[in-house]
Amino acid sequence: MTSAEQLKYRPNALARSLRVENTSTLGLVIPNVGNPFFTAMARAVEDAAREMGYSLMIGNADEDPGKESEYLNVLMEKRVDGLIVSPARAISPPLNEIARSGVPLVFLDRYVKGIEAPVVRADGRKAVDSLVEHLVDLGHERLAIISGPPETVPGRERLDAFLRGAEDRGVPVAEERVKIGDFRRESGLRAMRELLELNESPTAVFAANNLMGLGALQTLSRAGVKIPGEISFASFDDVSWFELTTPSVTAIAQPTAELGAAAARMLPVLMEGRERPESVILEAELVVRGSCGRVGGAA
Amino acid sequence: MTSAEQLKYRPNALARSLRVENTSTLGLVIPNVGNPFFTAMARAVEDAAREMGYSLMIGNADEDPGKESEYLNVLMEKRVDGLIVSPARAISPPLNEIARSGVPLVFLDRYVKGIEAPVVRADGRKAVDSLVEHLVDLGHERLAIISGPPETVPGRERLDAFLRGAEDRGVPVAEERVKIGDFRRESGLRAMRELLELNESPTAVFAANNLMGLGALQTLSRAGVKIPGEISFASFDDVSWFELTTPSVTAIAQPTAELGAAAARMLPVLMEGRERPESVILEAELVVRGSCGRVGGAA
DNA sequence: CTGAAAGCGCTTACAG
DNA sequence: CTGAAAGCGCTTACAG
Repeated sequence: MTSAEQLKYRPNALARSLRVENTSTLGLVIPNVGNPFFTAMARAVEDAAREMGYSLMIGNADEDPGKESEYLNVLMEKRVDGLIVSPARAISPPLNEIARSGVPLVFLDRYVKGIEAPVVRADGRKAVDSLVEHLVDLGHERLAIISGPPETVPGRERLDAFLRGAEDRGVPVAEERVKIGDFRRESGLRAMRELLELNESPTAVFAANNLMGLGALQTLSRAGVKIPGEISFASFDDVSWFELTTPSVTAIAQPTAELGAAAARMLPVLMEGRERPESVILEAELVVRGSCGRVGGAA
Repeated sequence: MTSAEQLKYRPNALARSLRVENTSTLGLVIPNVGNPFFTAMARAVEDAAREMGYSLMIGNADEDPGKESEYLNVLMEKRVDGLIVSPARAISPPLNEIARSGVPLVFLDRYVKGIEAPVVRADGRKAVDSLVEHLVDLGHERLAIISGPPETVPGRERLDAFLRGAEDRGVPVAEERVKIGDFRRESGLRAMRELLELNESPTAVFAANNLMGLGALQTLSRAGVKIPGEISFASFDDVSWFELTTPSVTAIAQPTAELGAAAARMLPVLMEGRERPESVILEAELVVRGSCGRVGGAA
């Protein structure tokens, strides 16, 4: 038995990192740990990181740019070798500094303009358009959307695709039926309540992410509204329990694990610094289940 | 503008920590990030840590003792100031070393015997007993359980409470209706399938955690089994969508956020080393919804 | 091939 | 009060 084993010696990673000038640690900042989409993605990032010999430090911004900045600062001070971030909102001072400091950076799901870094995300436009088509085929004319913040790329993209798809098919979405949420459950719950109180309430509602979808479903459930008899409903993001509700929920699925893994694997190539990796844009996909029905149809 | 601002100077936390011999970082090792119970708890830990001026490094063991050990080693080498762990299974070599190294350690939810460290968890026995009573009141005699691993404390506790409650009320659980899962979805799915194939299939099934509950519900849904008409169902752990299914799911709720916060706040007092903090045991609570019905009753 | 020294970037105790 | 020096625990380049 060596003395190291005897004394339960553990090398001090702090000292080592200080000397070799790398930490074998990657940083990941996500907007919301309460969102299964991001935790699933974090898991995939973590798995890929482990495979490549890196540990992962995760920061949860809670959709709050202030918290996000704090985490970015901490991760930089802890000298992570690379950073994956899904920015809550717009550009922030630390993000700016990171970009110009040359620390390897990749955006995941969300990104901000004006910073040159590869992006890994799913393009939801086609899938949203397919959803609108599906709804129009079922005879819906009074469409509504519970949108995410338009200042985020996915928020803006899903909103635009929905509005445009409806417009193109001759059933433009009235302004009062466009509700802007913040990607969190509460906002979906409230938005759905407002939609139900409209004089001309919608016959079909699309929630632009899973959490707002959950909130919207809670409102519908509490109000005793029949799906799809009285209102058809669909949500962006697929979650395992969408197939368990009655009826099961029509949703748009993102290739979550692939996104996380792709982002993680991009970091080492960024570190080597020889080639600029290309952005990776995958497709989201409409999964038709039972929550959208013919307009005015029976439950 | 100082030169530090100009050059976007960032203090090197590695160097600082090496010198001051603390990292202002706490470590948390959870058995499964795919489990909303643990992510909710992680969130609470993180919030409390932030409030006290600590960052948090999270490790996900994936119910795998090997991964858990890896993470414990990494966290120790990175010299976290304290450690919260929810061990996947039994005692492991790194856990042992940590305990005798004097690094502040608290167990959260799960714990292992033979290591002296305070425990923060919810006691599920009363709630499970209330559930059995509820089921017996509804006339059920063929009860089944999808249990977690009996070598974990919560797994063993819930199993024992269920078996004992049934026995005490004169409706002992037949051995073939005791299925042992691993707290993951797949195992719940499989266990429920096996239960349905029994000659004398159960009239009421209890899943010992949320993920196995989800899996069990998926099997029931795919098999077209009516709840509670054909089978009554309840699950340990409450999750937000249990109230959205039709019928909504009777479940046992844990005070998740309180548990996480209590564990985090215990660490600084452990560090000061003056007092040994007491373990914190909170109560889980039965939330009766619609998924358990009178035996043989209509859907 | 082996072993002593230098240095990573901080903080703190100490000399001036 | 200010400023130079020592030292945290490693790794690596270098002298012997």
